[in-house]
Amino acid sequence: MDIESIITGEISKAFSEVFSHPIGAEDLSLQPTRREFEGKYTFVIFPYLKYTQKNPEESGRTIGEFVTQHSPIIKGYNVVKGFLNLEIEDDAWLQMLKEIYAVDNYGQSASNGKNVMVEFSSPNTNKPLHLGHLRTIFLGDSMSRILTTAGYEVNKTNLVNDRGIHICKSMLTYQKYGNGESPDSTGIKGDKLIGNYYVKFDKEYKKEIAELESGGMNTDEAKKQAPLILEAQEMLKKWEMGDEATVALWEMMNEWVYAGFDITYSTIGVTFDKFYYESETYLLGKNLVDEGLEKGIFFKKGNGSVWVDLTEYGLDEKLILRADGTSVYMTQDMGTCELKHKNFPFDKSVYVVGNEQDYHFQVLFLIMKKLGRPYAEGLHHLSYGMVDLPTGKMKSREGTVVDADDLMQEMFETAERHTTDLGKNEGLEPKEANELYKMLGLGALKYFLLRVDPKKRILFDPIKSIDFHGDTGPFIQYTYARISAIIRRAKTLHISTEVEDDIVFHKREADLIYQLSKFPEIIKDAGEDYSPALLAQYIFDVAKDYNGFYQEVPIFSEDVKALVKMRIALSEVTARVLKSGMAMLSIQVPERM
RNA sequence: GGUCCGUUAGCUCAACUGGAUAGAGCGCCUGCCUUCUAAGCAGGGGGUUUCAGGUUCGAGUCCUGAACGGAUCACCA
Repeated sequence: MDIESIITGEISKAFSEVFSHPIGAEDLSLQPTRREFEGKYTFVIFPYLKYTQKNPEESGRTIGEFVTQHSPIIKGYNVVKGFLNLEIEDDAWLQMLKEIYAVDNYGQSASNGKNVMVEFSSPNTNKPLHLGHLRTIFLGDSMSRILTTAGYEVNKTNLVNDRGIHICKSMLTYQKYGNGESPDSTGIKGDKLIGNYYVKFDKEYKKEIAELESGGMNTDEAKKQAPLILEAQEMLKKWEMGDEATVALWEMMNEWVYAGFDITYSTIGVTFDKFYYESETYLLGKNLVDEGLEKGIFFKKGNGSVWVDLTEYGLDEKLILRADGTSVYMTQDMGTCELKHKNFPFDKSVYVVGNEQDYHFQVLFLIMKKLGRPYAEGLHHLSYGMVDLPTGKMKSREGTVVDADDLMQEMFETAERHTTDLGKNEGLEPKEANELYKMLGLGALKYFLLRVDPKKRILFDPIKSIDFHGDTGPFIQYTYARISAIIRRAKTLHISTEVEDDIVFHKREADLIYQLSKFPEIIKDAGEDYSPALLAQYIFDVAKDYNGFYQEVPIFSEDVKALVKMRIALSEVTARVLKSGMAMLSIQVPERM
C-alpha cells in the first residue's frame, strides 16, 4: 500500500470533480507535516489557487472535506494558512505494518535488468592507503550495495595506478638505500615499506634541490636538474622499454604493496569484482584518437599534437595526444572507458573520484559523447570532497597523513575502551568481544564518513576523534542490539507476532511506521542522487524514532495481548530496516552490545 | 585572471529540490536506571542561513554582484 499515492490520487479527483480542473496525481506532491501540527501528510495549496478560484483556507477545506469523505484511509484534516494537513486512520498504518512485516527483503527491488559499474579506491602503488582513500572506498562500496538493492547488477572495479614516475621514486630510493630488505625481513607491511621509500625520496630530493640552490640555481631549474629526479625519469624510461631488471624490481615491490592492500581491504571488508592496472591500460586510447581525427572531432596542431576543442561547452581546448605521439592521462582514460564497456556492457558507469578531477571527467564524458558512444549518457562522476585535517591538507610525501590501518586500529581500541567502561563485554568470549570492537569501531568510522554529503569536504580532527554517541554508527548499532534483546525475549516467552486487527496506535508507533514506510523511497533517492548520506541520515532517524517509542511505550508489561504482539512485530520490522540499511552502508550490526 | 564547488547554532552536519516559527548531533545546563540494554530518553539555552541587491503570495534554496575558503585551468597522473 502506498499511502502517499492514494492521497494524491484523491486530491487529483478533487481537482477534476470539484474544481473541474484535472491535475494528474503524479503532478501533486506531499510533504511530511511539521511536528507542531496535527496530521502526517501535508498538501501545499498555494500553487493551485488559480484553479480553485478560492482563498487558500477555503480551498484547503474543500479539498480536505472531499478526500476525507472519499478515502477510507484519511481520518480527518485541518487547514493552517495554505497548508492542508491530513490525518491518517490507524487501520492504514496497520495495513502498512502488516505489509512490511510480510515481505522478506523489505526495500529490495526486483532486478531492473540494468548493469552498473562502480569504480573506486584506485590507489597508487607507492604508498599505503590513508583516510582520504577510506572515503572513496566507503562511498564506492556503499553505492554498490545501494544500487544492488535498487535492482541493478553491479560490478565493482578498482583501477590501480601501478606505473609512472611516482612508483619509480620509491623504486629508486629502495635500490639506493634498501639493502635488499623486504616485508619479511623487516616485519613491515609491504605498502608501508614502499611508502617509507617514497617519503625518503622526497627528503633526499629536497636536499639536492637545496644544494643546487645554494650553488646559485633557481628553484624551478633545481627541481628539474636534481640528480635523483633525473635518475627516476631514467628509470621510468627503462621500465617503458621493458628493461628486465627494472621490471623485476617493479614487480617485486608491487607485490609487496598488493599484499599490504589486501590486508587493509580485508579489515575494511571490501571486495572487488575486477581489477584494472594502468600498466596494462596506459597505452590504450590511441585508436580512439585516430577515430576522433577521422570523424573531425579532434584536430592536429602544427607540431603534431592532437587536441579537442570544447569551447562550445564553455571549456577550453584539451590535449589528447602529445606531439611525440605518446599518451596523456585523458588518452588512457578514454581507452579504459571503452575497455570497461567491452568487458562489462554497462548502462551506467560510476567513477568515485575526488573533486580535484571534476574538470577531467567533464572533459572525458564530453569526448565519449562526441565520439558517439551511446553509453556516454550513463557515465557519472561521483565527485567527493577532500578529507582535511585541522592542520590542512594531507600529504603523503610529507608524512602528514592519517594512515588507514592506524586509524582503524585506533577505532577498535576506542570501541574496546567504551565497551569495557560500560561493562558490556562481561560474559563475552575474547573472540566475540574482538569481533564486537571491530564492528563498532568500523561502524563509527564508516558512518562518520558516509553521513556527510559526498561533495562536501570533511574536516577530521584526530584529537577529537570519532564519537560513539548521538548521530553515529554505534548509536544505530545499539538500537539494533536493544531490539535483538526484545526479539530474544519474545522467543523465550513463545509470543507469536501475528498482527491482529483493530489496533489503536500510540503516536510513537504511528510515527515509526510512517518512517519505516519511507525506506524504499530513500533507497531509490540515494541511488539516483549517488548519496549514501541520504540513507545514513534516514537510518539515524529510524533509530531515533525507535528509541523514542522504546522509552515511552511498554512492550512486555502491556496488558492487551494484541498490542504486545504488534509491538514486537513493529520492533522486528525496525530491526530489519536498520540491519539492511546499515548493510547498504557496509556496516554490520551486533545482536548484543 | 577564467571555470567549478563550498559558506547554515560555539563545533560537526540536515533542511524532502521554492513552502509553515530553519532542524539534528556534540558540548553546556536540568531531570529520568526497583519495568524490555542509560552507547538511551525528556526538557532548556544557543540563528540577521557570509554580505548587498533582485525575482514572488512565499527565498537557506532561483538571479545579479561582492567577500572569504577550496579545487582546477600542464605535452603531470
